[in-house]
Amino acid sequence: MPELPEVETIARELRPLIVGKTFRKITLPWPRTVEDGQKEFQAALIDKKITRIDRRGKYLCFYLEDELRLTIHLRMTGKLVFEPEEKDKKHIRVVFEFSDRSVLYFVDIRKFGRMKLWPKTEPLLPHLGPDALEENTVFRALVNRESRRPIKTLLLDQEVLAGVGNIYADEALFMAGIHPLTPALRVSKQRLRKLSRHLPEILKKAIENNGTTISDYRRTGRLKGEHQFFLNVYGRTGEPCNKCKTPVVRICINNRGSHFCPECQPAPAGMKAATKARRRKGTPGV
DNA sequence: CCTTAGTCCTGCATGC
DNA sequence: TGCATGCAGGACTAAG
Repeated sequence: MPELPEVETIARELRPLIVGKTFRKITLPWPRTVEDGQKEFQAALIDKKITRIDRRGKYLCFYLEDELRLTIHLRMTGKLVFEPEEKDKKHIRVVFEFSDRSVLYFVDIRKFGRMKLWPKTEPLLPHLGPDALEENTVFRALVNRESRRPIKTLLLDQEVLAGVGNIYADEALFMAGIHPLTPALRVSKQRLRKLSRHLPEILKKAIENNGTTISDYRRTGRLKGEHQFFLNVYGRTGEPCNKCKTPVVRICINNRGSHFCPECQPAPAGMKAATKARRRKGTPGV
């Protein structure tokens, strides 16, 4: 699923391909992809030129003429491609045709992806926290937050930090040696500092590797990312920890799979029973 | 303040 | 082979 590194990869690849192009025609095979009305969406975009492409958190931001902006969230299975594969064709949700007759397709198997227009009077993505790409930003976002919520829940909260999803939250907590269920206010300053160093480092490394392809994520040229070969815990349930060989454990936090090494990321005191319960609930049969 | 469960979705793995 | 079940999860919402 596209998180910050995957969306950044796509933004970088898309930029030289479509900045400067003008929308000629837009068709919506599945109109609910756009949060605005179908007619308004089409009318607003036609004949507008793309002046800039950016990313904020997990959102792609297209800046257009007349200070109009278009955000695209790929959610789990969304991708933007010029040459859809045969099996993609029944999942095409939006078709952008440009004035030079080139065509960009939004393909999204699970229909969770969303697009939204932002008129110039509206602040862009107001509920989004700062990008998790700098150590000091991450530290400031997490420290002095007197929350008893699990640290992993905070990392996934886009209002606290933008761009972190399930994969990189698990990976960063592993590198920092923090159990994902540790209440945020019980994580020491030293550990928070360590987490704040590792999280941006992991995200940047993943960008260098063009993102992580577990199943559906594809780059704009349909290529896979390569960061999946560098994961320490995500998706490695039962496999030996890369540091200590203890089998990686999977529990459920916020109805989401959480992977960690019980040896390198010890549970805080009084949390063993809760971990066991979540484990049963999260992975029946494993 | 917080957590939990439900919603949206389809492909795929599993079990009988 | 085929059919049913349940799981994956980002963001949002409602209920407790």
